[in-house]
Amino acid sequence: MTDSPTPVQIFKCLADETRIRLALLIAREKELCVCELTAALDESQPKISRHLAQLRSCGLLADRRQGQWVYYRLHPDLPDWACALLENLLAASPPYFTADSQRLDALGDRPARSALCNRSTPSDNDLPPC
Amino acid sequence: MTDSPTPVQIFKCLADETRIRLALLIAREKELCVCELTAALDESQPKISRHLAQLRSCGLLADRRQGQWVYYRLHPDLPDWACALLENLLAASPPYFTADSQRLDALGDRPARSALCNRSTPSDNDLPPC
DNA sequence: TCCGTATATACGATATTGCATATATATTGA
DNA sequence: TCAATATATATGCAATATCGTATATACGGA
Repeated sequence: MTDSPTPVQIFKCLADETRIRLALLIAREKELCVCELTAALDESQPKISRHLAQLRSCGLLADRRQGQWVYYRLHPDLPDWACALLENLLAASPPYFTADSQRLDALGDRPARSALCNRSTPSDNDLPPC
Repeated sequence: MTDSPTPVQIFKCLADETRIRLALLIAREKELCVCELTAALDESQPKISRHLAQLRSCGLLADRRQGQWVYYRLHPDLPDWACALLENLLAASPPYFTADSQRLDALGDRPARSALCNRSTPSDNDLPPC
């Protein structure tokens, strides 16, 4: 998967509620590690990991390992229309997104990440979307 | 399916190239009948009909019968984010869309439709998207 | 090197999806 | 009422997707 993902690939990836929830949380937070996502969605770790792998292999997400943790972010080469799609969906704020966000915000002792994406509050977010 | 379609439903519908092709052509043309779509996509009639039924039952398309023909259009209650999605995808103009459009434009003697959507050329389109 | 935490993958079961072919229904005109 | 055209649905099969559980791998610290 070196090329930019096709519309069908993107839609297949998002045709599952778990993966939509992951993508929306990551779109809002810019970068999250697997354990944060597992807690926010309140699902089993293998299930989260499997869906993340799918989002990564279709080109929607990129990952990086920092020490013990693996952080996922939107893929930098995501096509414009796909970025816009996630933005619009975030704005529409489907029900599960609210619940997931609250669980995420309630987490204590989240692992620190590199300076680039470190920020005090989850909503303190002034970077461009992708 | 009386409620507005959920994101998962929309994405499942669009997670198939045939259905993307149908949705994009209809988004551009506002209204097309099954025989026009069958010719434009160059696929079997049952295949087109089945996918149209799926798009309709998820709330993405609406249909009306006019005489012998059944016309499909974007569902008037489609959520804003879904309309924007189709607009953006149209703008990105994936490869198959160009070919389908050309086959459609090359069709002779297309059935006339009601005044609302009748127009001289396919690109003569100044109505709001949804 | 051993342990604990974090993450990824393998496996088998079940469910869903897409297709081709055949057939049914609806409308129009003779 | 019959034939022709347009559209929809049924059936059986192959392919794919999802899940839970179990297990493997990677990293950091003692």
